[in-house]
Amino acid sequence: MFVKSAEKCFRLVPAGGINLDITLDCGQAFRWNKNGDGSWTGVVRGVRATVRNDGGALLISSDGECEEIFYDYFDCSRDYGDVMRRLGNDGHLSRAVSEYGAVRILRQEPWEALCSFIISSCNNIPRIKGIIDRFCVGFGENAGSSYSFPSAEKTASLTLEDLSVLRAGYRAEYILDAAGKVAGGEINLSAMYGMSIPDCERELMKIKGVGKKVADCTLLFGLGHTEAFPVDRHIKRICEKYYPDGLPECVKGIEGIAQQYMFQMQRTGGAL
DNA sequence: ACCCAGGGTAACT
DNA sequence: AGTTACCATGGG
Repeated sequence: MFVKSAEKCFRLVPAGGINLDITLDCGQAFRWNKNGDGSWTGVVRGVRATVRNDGGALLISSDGECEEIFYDYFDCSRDYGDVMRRLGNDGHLSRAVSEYGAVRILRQEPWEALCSFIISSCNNIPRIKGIIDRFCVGFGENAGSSYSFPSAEKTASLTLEDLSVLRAGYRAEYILDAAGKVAGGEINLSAMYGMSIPDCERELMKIKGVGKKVADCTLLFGLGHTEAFPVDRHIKRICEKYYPDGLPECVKGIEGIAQQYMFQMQRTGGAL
């Protein structure tokens, strides 16, 4: 098979800019790797792409005509100037915003986000990436130079023994349970675009290994529900310390974006 | 060798 | 309702 689709290059301008390094390496997506020249290579909806900063814009080279895919993926229509202005009304968040700029929430595919954050439980980011990489190489579809994220249908056809190559530990059975319920129609991820957060959470938590935190990550990173607010051990600590009486009014509707700034601060040892 | 990791579950008080 | 052991694995 020597047919290789033509490499296409195009430019996108995300409203309000983008901090590419942090956006692709802040623990929301796990299939991006940085190249020696500062660009990033990853796979989005089965399409491999290399992305670099070009001022406030993105320069993307990918296989085939798929500008729409990346325009959507980087949530280019959302004005992060607005977002950052709003978050800036809070003293702690304003420091994070001025330090990091536009940390965008990516619009990943719902199934990929669900599966990735099932794997994330009690795990560290480098190992999460390793498990996901073995999952894609082992069971994704080969499109020349890259592998797609395995579909729920494909995953549902696998066994625990098949998944042993992932070395995912106790999470393997959770992956199979999620795949069965999604592929079988018991859980309809697409329907969740138009559902409330509590209703979505209730549905997702029917899956073994999915609690509130993993459900909220799925909603935020996979379905674009920016009002979802995943609370992991770090965010919990930050909330207890800085927001004992609840989140500030200025984050209403974009709690998930605020959460990402908090997480990044905590991760890099910065003080809010 | 040791500690910890973007949790969840079940079995306890 | 709140605590605790346990889950499997390996990165740092």
